[in-house]
Amino acid sequence: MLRLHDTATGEVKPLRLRTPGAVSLYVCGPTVYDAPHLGHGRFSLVFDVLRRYLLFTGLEVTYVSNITDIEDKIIERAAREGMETSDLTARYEQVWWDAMEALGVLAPDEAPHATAYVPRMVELIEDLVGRGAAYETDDGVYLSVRDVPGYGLLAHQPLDSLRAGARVEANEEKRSPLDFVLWKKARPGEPTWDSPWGPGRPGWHTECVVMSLDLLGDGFDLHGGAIDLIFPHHENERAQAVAVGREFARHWVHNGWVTVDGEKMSKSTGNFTSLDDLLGRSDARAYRLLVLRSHYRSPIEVTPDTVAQAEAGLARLDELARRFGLADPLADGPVVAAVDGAVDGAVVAAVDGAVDGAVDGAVDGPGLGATDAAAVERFRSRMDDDLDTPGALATLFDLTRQANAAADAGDEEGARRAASTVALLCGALGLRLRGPGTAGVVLDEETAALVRARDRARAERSWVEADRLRDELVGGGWLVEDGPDGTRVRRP
RNA sequence: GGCGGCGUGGCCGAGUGGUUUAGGCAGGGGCCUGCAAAGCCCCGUACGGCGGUUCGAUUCCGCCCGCCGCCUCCA
Repeated sequence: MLRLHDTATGEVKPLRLRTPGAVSLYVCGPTVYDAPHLGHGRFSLVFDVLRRYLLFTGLEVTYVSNITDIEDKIIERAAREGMETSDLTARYEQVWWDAMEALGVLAPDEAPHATAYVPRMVELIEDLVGRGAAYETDDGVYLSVRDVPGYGLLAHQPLDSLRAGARVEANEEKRSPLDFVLWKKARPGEPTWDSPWGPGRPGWHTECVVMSLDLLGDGFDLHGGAIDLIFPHHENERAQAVAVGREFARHWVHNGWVTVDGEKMSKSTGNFTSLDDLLGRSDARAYRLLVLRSHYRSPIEVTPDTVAQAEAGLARLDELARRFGLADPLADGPVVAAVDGAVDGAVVAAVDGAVDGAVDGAVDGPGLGATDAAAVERFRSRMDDDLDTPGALATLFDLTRQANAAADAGDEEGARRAASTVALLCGALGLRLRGPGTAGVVLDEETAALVRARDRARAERSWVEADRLRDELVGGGWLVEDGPDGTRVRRP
């Protein structure tokens, strides 16, 4: 069973599900007013891996992630660009989904939009006001934080210290500096919705409570996001749910920062901060591997050097896929491999949930062949330990070496089994492998002619000519490899 | 000021009270190869500093130093 760090308790503890066999997961999505940066990429990848791993272990997963399409920054940006907020958000939402696709992140089961939930938010706020938990002022409606039991649970700070740091806003009507806005009364030129308090729009913290509870129900299993959302966003979401008497998330997961030169990433730092930038200059899969190389709660450094290291590791896995002709394990969707306790001590390896009969520790999975059950268990025990992806990768690379070594020693069956296991586990992590089927290397006539000429030269032992032809190919951006079957070229 | 995290071999990055090692990248040596590439084998004896607990600490405790974050919109 998966054990995960819970921000509420600060402990790594077993995931206790509301409904056995099914996981409900809500992850705070983007505010669509600009292109996504590396931090968006990281949290998306972290939760994609979590989701895929839950699926891999045989659980049913409902994944909800919202799109915030009404918010101060959206209004500001739209005004600056002289466009409607809805046009701006439509544009950047598309940019977002394009980026997610490039990263290989599975689309959420539900992606609710804040603007579609305003009436439900108004209902919640009315309920809060009715209970005396919220109050109206000249400019909006606020939640009275001091009346909420356990406020500060996620921040792990006593109310007083939070209060000490709270920004004193111009609004003197707030009963406490920590009270946060649920409804903002309209100011000129802003998009508005009707409410009992007049035209206005919802505050940011309200949408996620309403949407998560609506789509996943009371006491859903996991609520996630990046570490900076802990306070005040998640704290305030929880406060509303508590104040209205509903059971909120059972477990809180937060991922760490992306840093650049050891410091929290910021736009002014320049280099590599935009996700597009990174995806433009390196393989998207390398970023997944880079994210996987660190524990999800640690900060990660994204620099040309760490990216290059991830690319090198990826090349090693791709080379394995090429050597063994491994099919892309994700060609048909998420990989499901095992069912807890299905068969004592056995792991059923199969793609797409086809979990028919287990055999002594290994079984044929469609497209994969026999896999190494013990290795899968090692992988799972690493992952079950608070998603220790670096440890999980270690088993993956161990298997890679084993597969190559076995093949070098002529042990075809052992090699295949290890290689297939690598494919299975890469699938579990959402890492596509680029084997021959997906290499997409179609040689143009000129290149093909050079390769043929080189084969001829080598057959005639004309080494000078062969080397010259290789130089020519390399000059054309090809990586040249001579094997028993002749010269092979590929893109580096 | 309050709260929290981190400091592991050239780089990245897990882990553990002591017996055999994480893993990756880079580097060195070797095998293979016409030469390369890819792959395989071998190699580094690392855990911020000072004390303490212990038969024994990188791993537990204390202090110190350094770095980072949160307490304000933020992925």
